[in-house]
Parts: sequence; C-alpha cells; structure tokens
Amino acid sequence: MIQNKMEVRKKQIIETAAKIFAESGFKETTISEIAKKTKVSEASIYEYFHTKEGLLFSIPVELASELFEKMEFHLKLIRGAANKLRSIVFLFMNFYQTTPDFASVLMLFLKHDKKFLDTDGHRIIKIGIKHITNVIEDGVKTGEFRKDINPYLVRSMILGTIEHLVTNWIMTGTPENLEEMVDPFIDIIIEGIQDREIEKKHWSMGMFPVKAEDSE
Amino acid sequence: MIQNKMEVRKKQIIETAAKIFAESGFKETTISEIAKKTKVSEASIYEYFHTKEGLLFSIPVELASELFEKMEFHLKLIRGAANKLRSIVFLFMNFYQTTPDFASVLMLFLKHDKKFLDTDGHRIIKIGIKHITNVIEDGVKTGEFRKDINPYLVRSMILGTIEHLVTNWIMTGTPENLEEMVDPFIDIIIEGIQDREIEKKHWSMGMFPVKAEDSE
Amino acid sequence: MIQNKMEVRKKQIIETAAKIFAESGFKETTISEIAKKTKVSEASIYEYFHTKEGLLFSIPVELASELFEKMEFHLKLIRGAANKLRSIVFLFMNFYQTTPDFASVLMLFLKHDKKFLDTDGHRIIKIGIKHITNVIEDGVKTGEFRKDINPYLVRSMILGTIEHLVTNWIMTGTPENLEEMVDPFIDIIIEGIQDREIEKKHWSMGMFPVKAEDSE
Amino acid sequence: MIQNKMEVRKKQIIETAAKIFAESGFKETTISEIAKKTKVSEASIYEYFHTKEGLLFSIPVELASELFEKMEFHLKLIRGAANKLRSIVFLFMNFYQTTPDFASVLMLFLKHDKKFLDTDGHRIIKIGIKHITNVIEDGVKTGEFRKDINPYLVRSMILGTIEHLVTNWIMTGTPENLEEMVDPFIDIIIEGIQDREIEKKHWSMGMFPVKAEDSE
DNA sequence: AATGAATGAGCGTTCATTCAT
DNA sequence: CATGAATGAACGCTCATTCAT
Repeated sequence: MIQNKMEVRKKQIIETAAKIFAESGFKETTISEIAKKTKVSEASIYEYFHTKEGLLFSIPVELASELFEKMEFHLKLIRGAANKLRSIVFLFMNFYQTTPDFASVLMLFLKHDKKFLDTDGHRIIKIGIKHITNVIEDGVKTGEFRKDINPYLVRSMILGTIEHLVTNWIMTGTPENLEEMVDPFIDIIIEGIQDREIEKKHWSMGMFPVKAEDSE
Repeated sequence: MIQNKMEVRKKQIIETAAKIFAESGFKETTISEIAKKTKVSEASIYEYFHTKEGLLFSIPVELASELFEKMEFHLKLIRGAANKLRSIVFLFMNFYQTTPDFASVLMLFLKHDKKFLDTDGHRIIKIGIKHITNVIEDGVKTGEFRKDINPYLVRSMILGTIEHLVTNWIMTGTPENLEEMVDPFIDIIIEGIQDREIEKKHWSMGMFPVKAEDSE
Repeated sequence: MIQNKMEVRKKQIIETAAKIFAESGFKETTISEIAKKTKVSEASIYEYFHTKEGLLFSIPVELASELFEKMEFHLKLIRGAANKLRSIVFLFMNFYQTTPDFASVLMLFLKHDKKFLDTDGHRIIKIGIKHITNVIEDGVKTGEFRKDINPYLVRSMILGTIEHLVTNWIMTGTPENLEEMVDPFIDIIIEGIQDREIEKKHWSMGMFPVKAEDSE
Repeated sequence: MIQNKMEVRKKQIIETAAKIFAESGFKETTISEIAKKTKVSEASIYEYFHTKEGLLFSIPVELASELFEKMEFHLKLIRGAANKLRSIVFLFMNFYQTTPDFASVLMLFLKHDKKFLDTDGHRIIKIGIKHITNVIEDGVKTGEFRKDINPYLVRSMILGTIEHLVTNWIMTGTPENLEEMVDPFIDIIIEGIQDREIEKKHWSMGMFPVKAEDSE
C-alpha cells in the first residue's frame, strides 16, 4: 500500500512533467515548475528521479508498455500481414491522438536525443517496433508481399510517415484527425509492396482487409 | 570586397556552429566554443547573429537555398512525375549524405522547434518542399498517378521516410549509404500510387521508368 | 527560530550591500562582491532579492521604519510646532550621522531614481515625511506659524537643506558634525515662518523655545 | 571655420546626450543610441570625448558658464543683499525650468557623483555658487543680515531648497511652475536671517526688495 | 519519506572602447 | 576627420542538484 502511494506520486509527476514539457519545451521547463504543479517539493522529485533528464526518459516507459501490450494482443487476433500492418498503424495513430502530451514528448524531445538510446524507454519501444518488422517479414514469407522488398525500408516508411504526420499534427494542428490518415496511408503501402500474383489467392481464401474503425 | 569579407566570416561561423551543434548538441554548445573554433571573439558572433538561437536558425538558410535551386534546375530537365519524384528524393539523400552536419542540425534541432516555424530558413524549406506537392499533383493531373490519392499524404510519406532514414543514419550510422535507399523506396511509392490502367499507355508512348527493375 | 535565521541573513546581506554600495557605487559593485563579503553564495542573494536593484531598494525599508517609529514616539511627547520641527530635524541628522552607509545609499542612489518611486521603501519614507507637513500645518492652525506660508515649500526647505547638508557631508566630509547644524538651521526657519504677534503670547504662556540662544 | 564645424558637432552631441540621459538615465543610455540620434558614428563621439563619463561631465560646462555670467551681470545692477539673493534664486529656477534636460542631468547624475568633483564643470559651478556665499557675507557685513548666521548654512538652505524643488519637479512634475516658488521661498529666508534692528534703517534709506518678476 | 534552504557552475549577452583604413 | 568593424572584459542571473533536518 505504501509502495502504492509512491507509485501514484511518481505517476503524477510524470504526467505533469509530460504536460509541461509538451507545452513549453524540455529546456524551458524548470523542475520548480513541475514541483509546483504537482504540489510536491523540488527535492521530492529527486527522490523519484535522479535527474531532470531521467525524468524525461521515464515518461515513455509505462505508456509505451501499455501500447505494445495492446498491440501484441490485437495482432494475435488478426490474420494477414496487410491487415496486421493496418492495425498497427491505427493503434499508433489512435494512441498518439489520445495521448498528445506523450506524443509531443516522444516526437519533440526523445526521438532525436542520442542519450535516449541507452534507456529503458527506448528498449521498450525498440521491442515494440520489432512487431512491424516481424509482420513485414511474415508477409514476405507467406508471399503476401513481394520477395524483393527491404523490410527495414518498409518499416522506415511506416514509422517515418507516422512520425511526420504526428509531428506536423503537434506543431501545426493539421490534420485534425490523425486516424483518418491510416487507411489511405496503408492502402498505398500495401499497394506498393504486395505481390500481385498471390494477391488473388489471398482474396479467394476469404480474407478481408481490416479497416481502421474495426480494429478496436 | 569588404562586404565579401564579412560574408566569408559569417559563413565560417555558421559552418563551425553547425559542426559543433551536430557533435555536441545545441544546448551543450557554448558560444565561447564556437568563437574559439572560428577564431573570432564572442562579441563578434553577436555582430552577425542576434542570439545563439538566431545563429542556429541561420544555418539552413544558405544551404537549403542551394539545394532547392539545384532541385528546380533538375526538375525542368526531367519528364514524368515518377522520374521527378525519384530525382527529388535522390537530391535530398545526396544532400544530407554530403552535408552531414547540416543534416544533423536540421533533423535534431530544427525540425521539432516551434520557434523555427517563424523563420526565414523555414520559409525557404517550405517553398522548396512545395515542389514535391506540385510534382505529385501534376502526376495526378496527367493520369500518371491515381486520382484518389491524397497528395499531402504522399508528400508526408516521402518526407517522413527521408527524415526517418536520415535521422537513423545520423544517430546509429545505418545504413551507411543513404543513396542506396532511394530506388527501392521510390519504387514502392510509385508502385503504391501509380494508375495501372494508364501505365501501359505511358509505356507505349516510349517512356521508361527509371530503374524500377534494377533497384536491388 | 528558523525564520529568524533567514531574517538575520537577509539583514546581513542588506547591511553588507549598503556598505559596499556606499563605498564604491551601485553600478560599480558586483553581486559577487556582496556575496563574498557576506559569506553567502551569489545564488543565495537571489533567494532573498529578485534583482540587484531589488536589493538596493530593500535597503531603506527596515531602517526607515525604525526612524519614523521613533519619530512618531517623540512627537507625541513634544508640545509646540517649532519644538517638534526641531526634534524632527535633529532625529534626521542624528540618524544619518549614525548610519552613514544608509545615508549614502539614500542620498546617492535612491533619491534620484525614478524606479524607486514605486517601491515599498519609498512608500515608507513618504508616510514618514508626512509628519513634517502635519507639524507645519498644525503650527499654522494654532497660530504659531504665519497663515500665509506654503507648507509644501517649508517642508521642501527643511528636506532640501537636510539633503544638501548630508550629501555634502557624505561627499566632502564637511561639516564633520551634522547635528551641530540643527539649531542654527531651525532657528532660521522658525524665525522665517513664525507669527510675531502671537509669539509673545506663547512666551507669556510659559513655553520656551528649545535652545535658540545656545545654538552658536 | 573648420574649428567651428567641430564645435557645432560637439555641441550637438552634448545636447543629444543630455536629452537621452535625462529621458532614460545615464547607465541605461548607450553610446550607440547617442551616435544614432546625432547621426554620427560611435567612433566619432570618441573623437570629441574620451569616455562616456567624460561626455556626461562635459554637459554642464557651457551652459553653467552662461548662467553664471548672466548672474554676475545682474548682480552688479542690484543693491541690497536680500534683493541679490532673490535675483540669484530666480535666475536658478528660471534656468532649470527652461533647460529641463540640463536640470535632469545635473540633479540626477552629476550632483551625487564623487568623480564629478574633479571636473571642469564642477569647478565652474563651484565658482558660480561662491556668489551666493559672497552675497550672504556682504549682507552680514552691511548689517542687513544678522551677525550670528552661518553663511555656509544659509547657502546650503538656498541650494538645498532649490535642488529639492527642482528634483521633485523633474521626477513628479510638481509644482508645474518653479518660478512661482521663488518669492515665498526668499521671503522666508530673508525673514529668517535679517537683522530687525537695522531693517528699518534700510527701508528708510529708500531701498526696495526686488520681486522676482522684475529681475530680468 | 519529505522538504526548505543553499549553492556550484555556467552562460548568454552587453557595451564602452579601439583601430585600421 | 570619420567610421565600420571588432573585441575585451564583465556581470547579472538561472537552475539543476544536494543536504541537513
């Protein structure tokens, strides 16, 4: 129980920090500001996090875990690499759209920080992202995708596009609804990488592409 | 001539700054460091740039102009939207690969800075990027690309993928050669957005897609 | 107790600052100098005062309060406007003479600073100075002073003379003893503003002017 | 003639400087600001004045000379120490009121600067002020003023009151018209220091006090 | 576990001033 | 004589971090 209390506090600090970082920037945010808004002393924050940077790096840990757990769960239920990719992209977009502070922190402050690479948060994300590569490679193996595609490249296209759209959304507010981009985006990707010969076989086997709005 | 001397000095400062920012980070770099390496007094730096941030924001101005001028020049010589897109992506990749300090500064410090949005450098980049949208829209108009694609989305895919690949390259060193990614990447994009009905007509008209089949 | 410790520290900083400002000038004094002499870190000074100027403006607050409290106390015990004025001027001179650092700060750096006008310290002084006007006006009401004098002018004469004498004393060291100026000064003022008709009545009522004849 | 041109420029710089110092404060004013407003390069200012402080100290030289020359001239025409004092005070007040920038510089930045003491400007003022002492001492000698007054004190009263009134006028704008204060002020002073026994004799000798408005 | 108080360590920025031309 | 360009020399101020209680 007392353990619990600390956990709660830690979470509060992380949430407040994420919000303020997102609003004002990491460098521009002071520990004192975070402390004030969390109604905690500055010194207390250092009980939970070794440094300001450590606090920043802690932000993705829990949320990313949740996302990828959900992702793993869904992927088990879906058949077909294309459908799985669509589901993954949707989950990402939906996630960012519903946790905008987290999205900001990740896109604006973590993605480009070399020090973040040696971090628990980054490890979790890396593992989660492996799912994408796996799905692509599976798609190639089953013949759903062409043999000559480079899975690393395709994964980069998917992640890069998501990141670009989300970053633009954070910085300029457009497009208002990120989820609407999922289907047109995945359609192009699939169109670009599918193996047209085998395609028909898949369809004839009674598989249906999963639309974004069905995935939840 | 005397004007020239100042121009040279300004350029030197920008180059040194870009290099050090890229190596050590913006926040971590001190004006004194830049001054020392450029063999200029700190005060002189403030003759050329109002603030440290202003210096950062000045870095892309000249280089980006050069890139986009070159881009405009090439685009005039190329026929076919697909070929133009390939050329654009190649120019980008080639540019980043040959100016890695600039690439770092852009990807790590500018792309995510809201304050950069109100900047000459950003304006130049925005105008340059318009070329991509133009080419895509032209491709749609001529029937080379499908009518139902969203040009903003396709542009985001192209830029997002480039950014992702370049950022990874900067941060992890892989893939060693960015230019090698251009063809496989553009192949997937074209495959994903081309209009298959008209495709044959293009072929019959004697046009050749650039390298789709050589790309692996 | 712990509150006390901080109060003590604040007082120490103020005292040291006053001394150094008085010796070397405000602009010429550095925070680091004050910190070193108070055996406090520079950062600590900023815990107590927002800015260097804020520290300067804090100097008069406490001392001026003490002076004016003492002044109020004495004025209650004295009868006759002339006697009261003499007492006021004496208290001022005595105060400046015994707190020369404060006198310097007030005369050299505060009196002529427009920003000081919006300050607690200035408010306190303004209220304290009101006593002078009150005494003069009372003197007019009771008939001790002529009806046609302008109390604002008389107050200005009193303050101006004090300021001039104190400033000269600070800057040139003369006259060595400020208190000696009180009686000759007040004698002239009283001589200049008293109502001669009523004067005799006062005498006949058994009141004695303070020291007019001893003053040389 | 060419000498003349430089003189003109120097005067222009002094005037501009006085105005800006008066408006914004000495410390707050930059050489660059003065240079810009005078349409002269910063380096040129250093052709005329060794330092910024030197420029400040040069401001009173010419104007003060003019004032005191005028004063000397008038004093020769006036009989009676009281009348002379009135004339002096009027000239001061009139002078400050018509050259408010100069008044500001003198009252706010020079009067309290120890370094100003070793300056040509200060020497001129000191000599000018000697007139006041002279007049007072003459008044004592002729019996117009009491033998027991301290001329230094009386001079301090006169200067202190003027300074106080002018400083208040600069800083708060009241009283709007400084010259109106001259008569009531001098009346009190004279009343305070005159020798009543001899007074009648003077009057009977046909002397009239000079009113402020007659003095020009 | 929690915090009020203290500070070490920096850093960006400003200007008066100089000097080559 | 005039000045554009360059800089030396400071300094105020900020904050992440620590520690005694």
